[in-house]
Amino acid sequence: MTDSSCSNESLILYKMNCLNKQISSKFESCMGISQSRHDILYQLYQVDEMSQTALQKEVKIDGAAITRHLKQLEALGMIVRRKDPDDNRFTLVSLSAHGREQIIASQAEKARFVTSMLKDFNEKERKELTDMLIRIQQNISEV
Amino acid sequence: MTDSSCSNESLILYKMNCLNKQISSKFESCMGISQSRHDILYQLYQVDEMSQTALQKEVKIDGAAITRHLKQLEALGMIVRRKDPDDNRFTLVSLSAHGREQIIASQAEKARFVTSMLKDFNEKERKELTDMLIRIQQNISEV
DNA sequence: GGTCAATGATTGATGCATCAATTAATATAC
DNA sequence: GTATATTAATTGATGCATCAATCATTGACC
Repeated sequence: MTDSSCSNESLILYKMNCLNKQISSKFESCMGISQSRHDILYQLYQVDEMSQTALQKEVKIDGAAITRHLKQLEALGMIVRRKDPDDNRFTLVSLSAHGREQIIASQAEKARFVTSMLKDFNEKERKELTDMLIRIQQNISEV
Repeated sequence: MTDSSCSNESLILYKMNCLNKQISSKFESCMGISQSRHDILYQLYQVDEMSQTALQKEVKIDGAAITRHLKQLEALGMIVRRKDPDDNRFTLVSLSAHGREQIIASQAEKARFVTSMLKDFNEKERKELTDMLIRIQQNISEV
């Protein structure tokens, strides 16, 4: 492997990190909530109710952070938590009516955001990018 | 824009965020230091000496974090800081001999990491990915 | 030379992710 | 039935990024 090739790979690593910080920042400016919080709410939007553990697995955020986010969202009246009657260890989470309205209302803004982010990417390129991201994820999971 | 197209764009957003978390975590496991800290040290490795402000601009990390990282690195004997004799506002930073040895020694491990991360990506694909990342960055900067 | 504006570095406050430890509940083994 | 192992959620500690505020220094202007 030549130096230029190594540098290009390192550059990819650097750019991904850097880009992600920019995306996060811009996302929060546009949406008014962080990416993680949006991911949590969006996941809840897609189901009627789910356990905290399942949620944590879906959005890939550590349980401690999940607990803290949910606590705040509950205080804001965005979600409702209750014990699972079949197993008291589980806490079931769902969007409140208010929370559901909010997440629905935010979808247009989000669509605008991602459309801007991928401006000038045709369908083929979007497919390729997705494919690459999946492959990298696979590679990383094997490190 | 159809729903499936919107979903795919959102999926790209989600995957990038998620992937970045995984990369960061694995990077730190493999290298023993965080990506940000490595970026700082690597940038210093490429120059003889530079100001904190220049460093902050190069690695795109906020000044407060730069100060804190450098303070710790100085305490570890990895870097040296001194006032710029031409302008007392500036602090000049350089790698210590020890720090330089360390960063040089870490390059092999880093090369292995990025090679694994991009396993099975040929030259063309790596070029495409870089290109896409640059384009997204451009798009994001215009949001 | 004096005043005000701009700049660099630092400190404080806050948000938030991770890992470790802990408690309570359930599952498993005997 | 009892003891132990496992699991879910929470709390504590830590790392670290950002923004705001502050202080010291320099630049611009009169």
